[in-house]
Amino acid sequence: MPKLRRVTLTDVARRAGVSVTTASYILNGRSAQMRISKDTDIKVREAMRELQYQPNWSARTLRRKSTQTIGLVSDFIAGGAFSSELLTGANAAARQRDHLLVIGESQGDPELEQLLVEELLSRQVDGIVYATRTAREVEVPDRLREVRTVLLNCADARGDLPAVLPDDVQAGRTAAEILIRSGRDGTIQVVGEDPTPSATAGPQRMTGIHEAMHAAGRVLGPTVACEWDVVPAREAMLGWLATHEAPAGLICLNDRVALGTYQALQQHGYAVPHDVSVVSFDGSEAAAWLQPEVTSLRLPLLEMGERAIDLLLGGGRVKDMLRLPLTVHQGGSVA
Amino acid sequence: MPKLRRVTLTDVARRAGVSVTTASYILNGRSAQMRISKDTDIKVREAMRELQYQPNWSARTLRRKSTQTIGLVSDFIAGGAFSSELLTGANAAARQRDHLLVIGESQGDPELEQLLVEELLSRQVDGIVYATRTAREVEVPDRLREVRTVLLNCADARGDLPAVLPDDVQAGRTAAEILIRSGRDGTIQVVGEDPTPSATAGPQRMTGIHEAMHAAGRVLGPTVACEWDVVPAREAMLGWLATHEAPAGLICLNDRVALGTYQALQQHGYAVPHDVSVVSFDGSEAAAWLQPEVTSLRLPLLEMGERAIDLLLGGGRVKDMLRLPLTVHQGGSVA
DNA sequence: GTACTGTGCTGATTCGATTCAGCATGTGGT
DNA sequence: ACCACATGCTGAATCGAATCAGCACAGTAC
Repeated sequence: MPKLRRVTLTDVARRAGVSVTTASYILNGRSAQMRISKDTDIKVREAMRELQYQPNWSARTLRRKSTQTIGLVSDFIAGGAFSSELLTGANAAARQRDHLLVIGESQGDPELEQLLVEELLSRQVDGIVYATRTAREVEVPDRLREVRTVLLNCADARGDLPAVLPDDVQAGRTAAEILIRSGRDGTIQVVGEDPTPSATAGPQRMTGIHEAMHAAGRVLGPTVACEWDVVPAREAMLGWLATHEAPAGLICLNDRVALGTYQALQQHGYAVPHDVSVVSFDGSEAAAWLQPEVTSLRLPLLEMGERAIDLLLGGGRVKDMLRLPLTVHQGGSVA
Repeated sequence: MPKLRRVTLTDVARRAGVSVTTASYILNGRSAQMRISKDTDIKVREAMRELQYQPNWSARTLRRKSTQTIGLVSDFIAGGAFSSELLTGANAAARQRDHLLVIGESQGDPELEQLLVEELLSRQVDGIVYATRTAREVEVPDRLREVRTVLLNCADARGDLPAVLPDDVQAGRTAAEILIRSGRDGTIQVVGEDPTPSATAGPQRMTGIHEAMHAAGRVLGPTVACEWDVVPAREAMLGWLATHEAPAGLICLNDRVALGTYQALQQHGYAVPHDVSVVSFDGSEAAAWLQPEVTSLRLPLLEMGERAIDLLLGGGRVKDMLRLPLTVHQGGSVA
């Protein structure tokens, strides 16, 4: 296989019998503006096709200063299918605007994060999306304040950078309302409140829950605290049930907590939804695995990814903060 | 905010009182080879630091012809946390070799896939990793045969391209052996065989299972067929148990199938592992959610991602086909 | 015939780093 | 005093496209 020299614009120009300048104008669709005749335009385009010309991307960006590339830095890109859905959304939106995504994963290491940001910037990405696996407040590397940046699934501690987040307060309200409206009168309790939350999802969902309860003139039962995962939730719930009756309604602060809760309820012989109604958050795959499927408030992850890119490229103004609603994913877990 | 001109190598050189050439040599760590004095070296490095110099990446690659960038095309990057772990591995390995990953997700659309490949190539990526969510044989876009390409989690139908895959045959063998060695004598059955597999994982795991059974002089019981997901597995298994006793050992072809199987067993009052021993494949998060945790053969996804990059950059030869072993993730599901 | 306007194109420079070929200077040998 | 050789550095060309300033020519206006 003879390693041919790449075809350059000069080759195209020579072949079409015009100057490189002319070829360049045509390449960039400025023929009208530059008063290039129809004939020449066609000739050059043909030459490009014949030679299979591909513009050299480095040369182009060296002059243009725009790389048609967006950097995405995240703490974890693999995280229970979560952040990868953010990625999918962002990627699709980027493509629609003729951009590609370059990704960096910091594994939660601030030093690596700093390094990745520098590296992305040195590649002159057109902007950076700074994403986190779990919704929280973040202190971003200073450099990000000097360039186009949008936060995804997190908020700037200083409140300066535009951000896209799920509307967890609203979701909390909705979750509680679902149970309230189900008509049962018994106690409603929450499973999963974290005593020392670094994430914002928990507290915000709690706020919403309290609001809805208050509005309905009802009082929330005691909360069962645990880490947001299956095993901790199961154990916490088993602990609770060892000394208490199950309440009429349970709000699990995410789907993994719901999974553990289901297991505990089952061990104690309670049936969902007959004995206990359950609602949950996230709307992950796991929600559909339960029997009966748990009614869960689905995070609009795909859409969040998309909107972040839109903000970034569409000129989101500083301090824009987009809160996207969670949607109800109906299961059979509410009586 | 005064928009300052970017710091270039010329600025650094001027500040250090040397030529751009010298600065460039130092930047590229060739001081020794180029006989640059210790003093000068230090002076220039200091200037770089003081000015916060960042090499312009486009300019650099324009000359060097290497973009230090790898393209990754995948059908689905978000897929049950799976492929995103491949991504994490690939990303980490790329970083270690001073490369970044540009990603493209085709959503399974061959036309989009073609387009993405072209786009990545026009950006002169140093190579392309072609990944799939589920292990299978693929027909790749022709252009990939002309450039450095490594397949990840899939195999070239023509057998020409280097590939990294899980060793599912070996895993099948191991899974069966675990049950055989557990000492129980009853029947062993498989759950999840797909009648029309597009993926290779199923058939290969079956091959391994048959091999091990045969070697042990035992015969596999009838297979319960179903799609590889929780609900289909649950229903298939419920169907089976409606008319049969549960076997002594069950091999679930993946963790989601195991989840559904557990549910069915439980409904029929069988206890794991007391009545039935269960082994499974994938070693996903879901395996750890079961009670008791299911013993599962873990896909080395992270490592696969890493090895793909290593092959790509380290000069994997055509026809290299790396089969990485699955490791046993011990649960409590085997008596 | 001169002035003016519009049309269609091009030469030369630029972006920022890499790299080849070479130029001073010093040092040692004879 | 002359050559050989090492040391330490630099000027200028180069990568491929984008772009500014301007040139030649044709047509119209007076």
